[in-house]
Amino acid sequence: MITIKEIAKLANASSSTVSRVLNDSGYVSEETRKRVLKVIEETGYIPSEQAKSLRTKKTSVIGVIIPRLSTDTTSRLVNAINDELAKKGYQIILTNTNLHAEKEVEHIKLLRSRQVDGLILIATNVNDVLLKEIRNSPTPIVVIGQEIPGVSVIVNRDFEAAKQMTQLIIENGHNKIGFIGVHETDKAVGVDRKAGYLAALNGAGIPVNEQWIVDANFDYQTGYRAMKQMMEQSTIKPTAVLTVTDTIAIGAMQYMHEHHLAIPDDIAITGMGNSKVSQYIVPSLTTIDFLNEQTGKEAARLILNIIDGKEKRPKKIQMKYRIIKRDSV
Amino acid sequence: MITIKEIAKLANASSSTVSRVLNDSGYVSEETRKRVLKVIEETGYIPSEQAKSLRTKKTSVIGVIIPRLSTDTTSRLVNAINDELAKKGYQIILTNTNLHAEKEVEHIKLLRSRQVDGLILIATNVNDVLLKEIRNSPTPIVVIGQEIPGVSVIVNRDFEAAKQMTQLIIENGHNKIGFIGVHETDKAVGVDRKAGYLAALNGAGIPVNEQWIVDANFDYQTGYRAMKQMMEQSTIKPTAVLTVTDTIAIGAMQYMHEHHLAIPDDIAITGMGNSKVSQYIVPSLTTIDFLNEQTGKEAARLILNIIDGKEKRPKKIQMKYRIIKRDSV
DNA sequence: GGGAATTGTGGTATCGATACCACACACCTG
DNA sequence: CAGGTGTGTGGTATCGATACCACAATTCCC
Repeated sequence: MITIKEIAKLANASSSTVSRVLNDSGYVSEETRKRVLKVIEETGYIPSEQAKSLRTKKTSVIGVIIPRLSTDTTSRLVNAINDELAKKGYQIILTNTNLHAEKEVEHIKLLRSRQVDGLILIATNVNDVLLKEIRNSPTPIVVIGQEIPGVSVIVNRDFEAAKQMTQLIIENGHNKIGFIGVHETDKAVGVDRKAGYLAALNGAGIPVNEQWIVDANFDYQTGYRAMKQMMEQSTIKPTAVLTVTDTIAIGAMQYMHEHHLAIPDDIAITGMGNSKVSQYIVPSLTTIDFLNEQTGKEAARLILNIIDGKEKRPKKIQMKYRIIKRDSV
Repeated sequence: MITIKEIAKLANASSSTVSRVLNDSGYVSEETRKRVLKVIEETGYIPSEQAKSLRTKKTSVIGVIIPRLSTDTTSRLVNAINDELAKKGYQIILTNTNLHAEKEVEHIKLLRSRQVDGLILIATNVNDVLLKEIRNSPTPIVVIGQEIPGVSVIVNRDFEAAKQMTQLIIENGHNKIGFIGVHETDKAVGVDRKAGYLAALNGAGIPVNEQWIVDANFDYQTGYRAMKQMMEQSTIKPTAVLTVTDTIAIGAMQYMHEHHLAIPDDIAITGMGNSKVSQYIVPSLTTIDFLNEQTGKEAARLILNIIDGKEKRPKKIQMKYRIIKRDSV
């Protein structure tokens, strides 16, 4: 690999001068600049970011830790983060915990060893080890999706969104409403959305039926199974089901189709997340748009502001959401 | 940020010794080792990969260039690549061209400046500038998806897959078969799959109807529009449609639903890619599984072999595929 | 018992860039 | 014309790790 010294030699200049040309800093005569640029062009020289950042203490890389890549939500978030950061000359280095929460800390360390300028963590849970790591990290961190006191976070209004969606279902004349959630280790999705559902029932004076409350796990398959479980175990059948993700909803819908339950006439269903496909399935899915693109953008901006010292104190940003009414209710 | 020297001082040893402890190399007495590890533990010291790789000329990072993140195919590929590389202690740095083919070269340079040990490019096209860059790159490159002579590639059997799928449709009694493809700048998907379709028609003695051949662009929306265009412009209507991706197929299916065309009775449809959702829509989609996970795994292995010098000559790997028969045909 | 091999440790150069200082020269300016 | 300012260039230390050598102490083996 060719280095700055060799360029200097070929261009009959010092490495200091070449560095000045590369960074447009300090004084360089037009003549010398041209000579150096010509050599760079001819040799195809690419400066080592490695060496540069060792000296400057800045890598222009942001580490992004995600629970899994294969969902619409994550890929949209990552896309938005990437786009926004790329504008400012940053790149992302991606690591994937594959939903193993215990790996989050390990990944934070891994990324810190790469001297990333900042970290964005799409969190699925909050535990003490993680909390300690985040709090002690000298590297700026922004967390998406879970609220953590004392840490910069970007969160959804999970409780309100779930509550409002449940109210919408109630307004449509339902009072036998099932719920498919996820495990409570996920505070935002597992606890808050469920709380929103319960609050809405409560507000409308509808009693809770435990037989209609089951858990899935962020994929089609467990959505299908959860629906099956709900229908098989309940003595009275629900006429509507609130699910906490579109993926779960689509899995559940397959069960309904298989059992010739008409949607929404026999049973209504809602998702959350506004995945792209939710609009194209039949019937199209009533869901909640959490504005992932904007969330990613905000996260990118926030981390850059923290890095630049413009944001000193932990900041909490609550994203807006939109209910998207379609044909499944 | 704490450095190896400070650890050395605190542990009453030299940085050489600390380095030996960190890398399990050379001789270190059990006593000293413990002392050093204790200090590392207490201080939360994380060695700088930066500095390390400057010296060792190895970053253990692979650059991955993708056209877009939001499709099932890419995210599965990236996931598989990531999993396989993580096993060997590698990380990936991801860049996204957002389907701007002209940015691919720029991204290659960007990643090379980060001294990545290797590159994996999920290619959507092949042009001269790109070709030149790849051929001249001192950094090992593996290309996925497009065949490039003289370069290590992992490709699908696009022609055969499309041909076989078309034959399957013909066997189901159709002879008015439409085709939704993509632009021919994408050799694999745009040219080869179309060629497979045409070859199958030809083999069965079915004449080609240009009105039934339209282009989309890898998303639901253009799939919908392509279907609409096909139906509106054709004098005789097709009874089956072959599409080149699941996403396009699902977009097209929405058009059919809206116009009360029963699938597969009024019109049959097939996708390609075996996206997760293809199994859960109604009717479930007949598609082709290109074994993305395995492709990603192969790509990861191949790049590592090239890096390790085990693979000297450009290698071409053709992936297998499986036709997945479901209810849409 | 003496030379070789093994074990343990530290010192120093180095990777490839930038930061900072020193210095030379030209040109103003009062 | 002395001194300040702006311009252009090079030398050297440095970032934080590893590689490699030197050397001392201990153990081994014929």
